[in-house]
Amino acid sequence: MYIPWKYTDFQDKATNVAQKLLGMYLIHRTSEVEYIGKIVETEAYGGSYRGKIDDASHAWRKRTNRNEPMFQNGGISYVYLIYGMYHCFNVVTSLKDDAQAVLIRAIEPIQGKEYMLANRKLSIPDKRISNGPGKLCTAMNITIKENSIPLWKAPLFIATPTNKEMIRIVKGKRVNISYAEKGKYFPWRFFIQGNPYVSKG
DNA sequence: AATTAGATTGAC
DNA sequence: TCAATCTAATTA
Repeated sequence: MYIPWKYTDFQDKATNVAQKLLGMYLIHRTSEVEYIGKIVETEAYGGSYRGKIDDASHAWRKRTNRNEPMFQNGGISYVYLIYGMYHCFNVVTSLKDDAQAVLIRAIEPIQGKEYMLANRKLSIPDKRISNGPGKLCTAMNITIKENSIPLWKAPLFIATPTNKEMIRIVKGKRVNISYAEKGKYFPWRFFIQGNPYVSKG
């Protein structure tokens, strides 16, 4: 069982929401199945850290067609295609015109595992099914069609599991942003300590 | 109009 | 270590 997040739950700094999202459910209802993944790894983007602008954020320089969802009120999705082949799913946070978002980097499959396995073209169920931002999108069938839609109601939403257990949060530097001279040092990656589905990073 | 590079992944 | 694959963003 789970309780969907409210509209206002998303309207906070990305660094806060990124940590609140750990242990929460990401749910995608399709005509075939209801996918549920427990969020185990996140990264915050946008805003600033110790007076330094996050130059790793897509919204750093300017507002463009692609990053437009990041400038909207928190609570919608921001999905984009990376390297021409993979999708990345973000939760937009904060308020309108303050571009902040949380990249979901890994989930632990809770429901719809057989479908996830098929989507990933794997035969053996192990952590490789969803231990990366592109992998979880493939597993849960999240594509550009799910870009810029509300995340507090079906078909794609965040929910608090009623049986949520205690977790220990580990913080570190974000992955694959070495081009960002300032941002690469920000400790804005968060994951659940000991969870096997966390990406290699 | 042409070029560049990317919030990744999987194969070698 | 490196190719796949393609589009948004940048440069001319």
